[in-house]
Parts: sequence; structure tokens; C-alpha cells
Amino acid sequence: MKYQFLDIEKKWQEYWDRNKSFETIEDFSKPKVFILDMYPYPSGAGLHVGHPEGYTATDILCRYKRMKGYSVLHPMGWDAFGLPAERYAMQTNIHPRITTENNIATFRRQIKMLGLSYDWDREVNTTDPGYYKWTQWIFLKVYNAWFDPRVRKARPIDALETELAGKGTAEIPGAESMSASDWKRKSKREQHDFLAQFRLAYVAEIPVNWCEALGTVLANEEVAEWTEKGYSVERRPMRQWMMRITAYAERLLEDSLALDWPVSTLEQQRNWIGRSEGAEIDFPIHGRPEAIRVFTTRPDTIFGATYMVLAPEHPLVDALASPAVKGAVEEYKKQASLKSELERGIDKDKTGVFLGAYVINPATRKEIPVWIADYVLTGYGTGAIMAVPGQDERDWEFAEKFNLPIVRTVQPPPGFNGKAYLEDGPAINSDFLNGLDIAEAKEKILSWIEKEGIGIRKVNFKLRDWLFSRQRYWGEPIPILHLEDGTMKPLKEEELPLLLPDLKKFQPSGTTESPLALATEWVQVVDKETGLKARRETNTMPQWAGSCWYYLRYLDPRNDREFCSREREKYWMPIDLYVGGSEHAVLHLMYARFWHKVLFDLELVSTREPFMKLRHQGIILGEDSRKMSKSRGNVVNPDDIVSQYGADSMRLFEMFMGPLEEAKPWSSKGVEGVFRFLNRVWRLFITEEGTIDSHIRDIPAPADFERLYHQTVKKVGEDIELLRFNTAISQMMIFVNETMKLEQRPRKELERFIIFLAPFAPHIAEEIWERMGHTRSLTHEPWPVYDEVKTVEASVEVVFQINGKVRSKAQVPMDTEEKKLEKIAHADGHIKRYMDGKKVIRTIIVRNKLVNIVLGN
RNA sequence: GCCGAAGUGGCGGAAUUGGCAGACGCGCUGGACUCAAAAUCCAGUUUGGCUUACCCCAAGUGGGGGUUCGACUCCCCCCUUCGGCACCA
Repeated sequence: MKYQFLDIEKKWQEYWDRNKSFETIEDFSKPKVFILDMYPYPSGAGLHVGHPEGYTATDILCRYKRMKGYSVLHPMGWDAFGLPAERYAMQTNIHPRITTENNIATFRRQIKMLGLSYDWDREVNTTDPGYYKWTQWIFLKVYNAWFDPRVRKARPIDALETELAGKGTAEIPGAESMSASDWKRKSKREQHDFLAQFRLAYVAEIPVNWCEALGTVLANEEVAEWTEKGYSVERRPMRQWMMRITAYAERLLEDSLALDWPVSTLEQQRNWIGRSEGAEIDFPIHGRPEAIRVFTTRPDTIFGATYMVLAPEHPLVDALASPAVKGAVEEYKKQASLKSELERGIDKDKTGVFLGAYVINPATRKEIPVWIADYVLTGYGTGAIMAVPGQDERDWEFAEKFNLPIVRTVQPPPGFNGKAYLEDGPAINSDFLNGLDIAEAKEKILSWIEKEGIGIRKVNFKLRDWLFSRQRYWGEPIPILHLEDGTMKPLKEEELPLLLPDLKKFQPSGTTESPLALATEWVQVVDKETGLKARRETNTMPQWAGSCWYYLRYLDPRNDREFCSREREKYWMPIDLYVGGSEHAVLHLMYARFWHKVLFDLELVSTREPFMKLRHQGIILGEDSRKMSKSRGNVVNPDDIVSQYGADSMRLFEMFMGPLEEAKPWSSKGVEGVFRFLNRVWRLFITEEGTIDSHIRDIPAPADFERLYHQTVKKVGEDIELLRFNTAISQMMIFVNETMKLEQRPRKELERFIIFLAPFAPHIAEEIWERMGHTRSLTHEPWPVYDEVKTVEASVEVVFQINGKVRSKAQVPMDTEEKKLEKIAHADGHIKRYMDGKKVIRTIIVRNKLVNIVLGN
């Protein structure tokens, strides 16, 4: 009987479904593992071959862990809000809900076709009101929280109100000074506005990346993705929802040290956070009472600061511009505002305008000119720099172009003929710093600055607050009312979910508002409590919102009283393994960590971090080793592979291709290879007639075979734990090859082979298992144990070397003593020939490995 | 430019407290079975040299140097590929 994979796979998939074989067993007394795949965005194109790679890897681990007796949580769901469905709706007027449902149905079918052991009772869908109710709920938790710098954590905003009423801002670092009575005197509106500057979710007027064609703003980190697709993006100031992720910069950085994540991902997150230590220094303005504050990481070079540059958007620009340059300044500001940040970066030619104003360098006491230039960014530091061309390439370039003075304050080595010198060296032209190296000079100048009261040590981050609103329909509505008195009012928990209204048209509203603005009945409401007229927030949340916490919903997906029960959260969290693409290295993984930390601070979850161990599956390239794409015609469709070779072959091949994390080219010949292997496995057990092969007998295993068996159990188990599936599979191939050579094949070992094949190729394993006379699925069959003693070879080949080169070999009993090995080596014919007439200088003997004889001449 | 990862047969890849480089699979070559083919099975397959001899010799893990009795593995320099960042003061 042939290996009829199509029938077998259908049969077992139905069996698993019917019997709920993979239902999560929530036995809190057992050890748990929570193994998570990044849930997909269900696109119209269906699954591609990249998806099954990570999914199969985690599936193997889960099936293995179930056999090891763990409670396993392994769910799947859908990240289903987002632009593609909405853009499709704009073209066809088909409601995104319909498209989304269809796409999910396709994805679910394709995923089930691969025999992945998800607990489908825990499926989540971010667009389901029962789900996004809690996304909105968490949003409100964030909105109603502030970051208390004294304890470095989020606290409810109520606590702040109480404190303000009691002692004002006296004890709150960084807050504008205000007494308790000042607070109490404020109007409701004033209090509301004051609190807004503390909330973790807030509205701000900021320059954003507006994409006219998409009719929405994009986060900085999203811009590249869409401009690559040909969309154009412009800068414009708009009122937007923001999330104060910057408050967590330090903790996101610190806590990343404890994570078992790929180094490159951790590195990317660190770069993104971009911590740098330096100082903020005030430069008094000539002829005015104020000073301009700059941020620098090189305070040691202050004696070389020969001019100052402000970002064009700096608030003092207009006040400082002398009448003669007003026009030029206006023109420059206008040009800068039109350029996106990206464009500013691409064009590295330095441009700028002299403001006609001067500040005083507090170290040299000299007046230095103030310029504006777009190479200084408004969002970083103070939006102003002290320019030190001697030690900064950008400043050098600018100084050269505009003929500004250049003073070196670090002595370059002899023969240095470059421009700016960034390396270490003794300070020069720097008064009391002269002769010190950079580190010493920094320390000394920082003390001086602080003593003089002209500046402070300061840590800065590149990380910026998260632009949280989108002008889209297909996203979670933000549950906030804008009352006619100018205040905002969050909805009450019992008012959630705030449902998306049904729209007939999905075109952009024509303004900068989302299409929701057109749903007047939905937008215009009266606040029941106050009777005030109100407008709903028409912005929706970004796609990342739902994925910031979906892993928590899996713990308790049907709970309509809590986002998840405490007890379950305590048992299952944190996630023991998270697998997904490296394209999410910064965005999703950073935002989710941020939300998780807020939830942790509010004591809604019990772990600091959600994802303890993270791995990325490598991308699967086309057969031509290039990226798969329709235009190259090298796309492999999982449906085709499954119908031609079966899901088990597909799974096995994707795991056999190479290490999980590496990029690997597809190979149709390779699929045939593993398909042949599965056919061999089938024939090992099942004859042409469909009976059990008569070579299989109830006999004890021969010694050599028993050893191989124990070695295989050991290697397969260890490799699964290390996610090294390729080598586990090759060990199973070796096992099958050896078994085929036996005339009489021991039943016990062969049955256990089926068990450890099962995580990799579950359908064929179940089928053979059943044919071998078992009546129950092997899902919870105990994983075979091996005996370390029995894995050890009886004899071992030892290598004899002369001067480090292998000259002979011998088979010797395991653990033969050094002296004996030496004797055997000396007796060896080849070795004798080499040693003839030579003097032995040294002999190195490593038990079970080698004898190396070092000869003189 | 900066940061990170990686370079091993014709191909995907094995091999880590430094100890036989090339497991396993693909491909290729030869053979068995067959009228023939497919499937299957067996043997061979790093390169070069030498030989009656699969005996032996030499070279070999991107390139060059070093440490060591011994280096794919450790150290230094360089090259290439991939990923990320990109005026962050």
C-alpha cells in the first residue's frame, strides 16, 4: 500500500478537530510553556511559504512539550485591522469586515492544512468588538496614567490629582512650580489641561508625516515602508494622539539586558532608543536676558564651539532674527518645513542662514554667531547645538561652507590630514583642560559647568514619543469624547466597546479627519452626565495597538469581565518562546514591551517583560536564491506543495533546509528528498498489501541498534529544545537508514521512533501508530527516555598523529588508558615508519581522541 | 559612513570547553531490478598528484598573518555578502 498522504492528512486533521486534541490543558499543578507565533495579518494573497517555517518550528516544540508532560499554551489569531483591507474597500466599496472575514477563512484553512496544533478555541481577532473592547480599555488605562519619575513607574492619574491638591508640584521633579492652592483655584478646564501634560496618552500639535493618497499620518518608522511602495509623504503640523514611550526609554534599555533575544534585534532596539550621555549647557544671548540651551555629548570641546546652530523650528528663531535677515529666515523655515525628515537626511549638503544674533560661549566668554540650519533636528536634544567644527564632521562641513572659524581642541596625531578629528587625544586650546584626554576633560568640564551653574549633566534619547492616531476607518475607535467646554472625557468601562459605526463609503473624508467624521450620528453626541454637547474622537488607533497585548488575551479569550484573569496571567506568563519575523524587531516588539510595562506598573500583569525568549525565522528565498516575488516568478505556494507532497513533507522540508534563523533558498528537489524519506518510513512499517511489515518482530534490539536508538532519542530531544530541527531530522534519517539494513526489526524501538517522528510529521505518525494497533492519538504519549550509558559506543577510533598530522588510526575500546594508547600507537606500522631514527620530543595523548607524537629531526 | 550577523564540496548544510573537516539531504557517476521507463535498492562522489594497489602524498573551511603539539573553532589585519540605522550633536 502506498503512502497516501492526502487521505491520511485529511483524516487526522478531522480527528484532531473532532476530538479537540490540542485543547489547552490548564493544570496549574503542572509545569507550563507558553509558545507563541506572531499572529499574521490575513492578507488577500493567502499564506506564503514563510509563514509555515516559524509555525512549524513552534509546533514541533509544542508537540514535544505535550509529550514531556507540560501544560502547553499554543494559540493563533488574526491581526486584522489595518490599511490593506481599507484600501481594498476604498476601491470596491466592499466593507473591510467582509474582506477580513474572507481572508481569515483562507488563512485558517491553510494553517489547518499544515497540521499545526493550535488550540482553536482560543483564536483571537483584533477586529472583534469583544477583543477591541479591551484594546480600548487598555488605552484608557494608559490615558489615565502618568509616569512618576520618583519611582520610575506609571501610576494612576488620580494619584497625581490627589497630590496636586495636597502639596502642588513641590515634590514632582521637572514639573512647573505650582502650589496646592494654585491648583485648587484652577478652573476645570485648566486642571484638565494641566493634567494632560502628564498623561501617558496625550494630544499634541506636532509636525507629522501626512500621506495624502492614504489619507492618514504615518509614524516616522512607518514612512519608509510606504514611500518604498511609491507613496509620497509630507510634513505638516497636526493635532495627534501620542504615547509617552520616551518615559520608559531607560527601562526598555535596562530590561533588555535580561532577554534571550537575537543579538541583532537587541542591538536594533538599543540603537532605536539611542541613549547618549552628555550635558545641557546654557549660552547667554548677547543683548537679551535669556540663554539658549544646547545638548552636547562632547562638553570637553566647548572651547572649540565657534558658532551655534538652531533647528529652523526652534522657538527663539523669530525673536532672534535681526530685521535684515527676517525675509531669508522666513524663506528658509518654509523650505525646511516642506522637506520630510527623510529628505532632509538624504540631502547632506549643508544649508543655513545667519540670524544676525550672537550668544556668548560660557567657556571662552567670546561672542559666537547663531545660525539656523536643517541639519539640526528639532526633535532631538534641545533643538540647538554648539558647533565644534574641529571635532565634528557635520560642523566642519558647515563651517567650511560658510567660512566660520575652526579651532581644534583635541590634538590629532602627527601625520593626521583629515578634517574633523573625532578620536581621543590630548586637549589643546582649552585653557584648564589642556593635556587631558577626552574622558578626563569631560569629567573636569562637567564639574566646572555644574559649579558655575551654567549647565547640567544630561542623558538624551533618540527615541521619540509614539504617534498613536491614524485618520482611518478600519481601526479601533479611540474611546474619548471632546466636550464643548474644550475638555476631553474618557468613556466609562461599561460603555466599552465603542463600536465602529457601519459606513457605506470608505474614501478619505477630504479633510485631515478620518472617514469616521462623515458618520455624523455617531460623531455628534450629548454627554449624559453633564448634558454638554460632545464630539467623538474620529481618529482610530494604529495597527500596532491590537498586537501590543494579544498574547494576554489568549490566556483568557472569552472573559468578558476582565482582559484576562489574574490567576491565568500568573500561571502562563511570561511567554517562553516567541517566534516571528525580524521585520518586527523595533516596532511591534518595542510597542508591546512598552504597553506591557505600563500594565506591569499598574499591577495588571505580573512580569516586567512579555517575551523572554525570541527567535526570528529566516526568510525563505526563491529557488534562484533571490527574494521571492511575483515579478521574478519564483514564488512557491504552500497549497501546491501540500497537494503534491503533503503537509508532512512541507513541514519536514522547511525544517530540514537549515538553521531556523538563517535565510535559505527553496529547493523543489529538497522537498522530494524528504518526501522520499517519509516514503521510506512508511515502507518500514507498511507493506504493499497494507499489512504491518513482517520484519518487525518482538525481539530485543541488537546492541549496536540499541545504542543508535538511545543516541537518536537523545539527539532528537536535545535538538528540539535548541530549535535545531535540521540536525534532529538528519539523525532520524540515519536511524531509518540503519533500521532498513536489519533483517529483524525490534518493534519496541520502532514504535518509539514513531513517537519522536510525530512532532515533525504528525499525520503519518498518527496513521502508522494507529495501524500498529493503538487506539488513541499519540498527542499525549510520553516522550521516550534514553539511557545515557546506552548511548556510549563500546569502542572508538583513535587518531595517531605525527607532528599534528594524521598518519594512522586504530579502533580501541572506549576509555583506553593513555599509556596503553601510546603503546598501541608505537606499535602501529605507519607510525613506526615515521618514527624511524627520529627523536620523540613530546607526546600528547587525549583519551578517546588521539595520540600526537612530536618528533625532532 | 556607522552598528550587527555571516562566509565550509557542484548545491542546502554538519562538526565548539581547540583534537579524524564535509554528518544528513540534494545533484552527479556507475551498477542491480525492468522489454523499457518511473519508483526502489547497492556502490562511489573535496581538489590535485602518484601508483600494481581506495595504498600513499600534498593542498583545503573568504584572503593574509599570529598563538598552539594541533585552529572551521582563539587573536590581529583585510575582502565579500546580507540585515539595520543614517546629519541624533
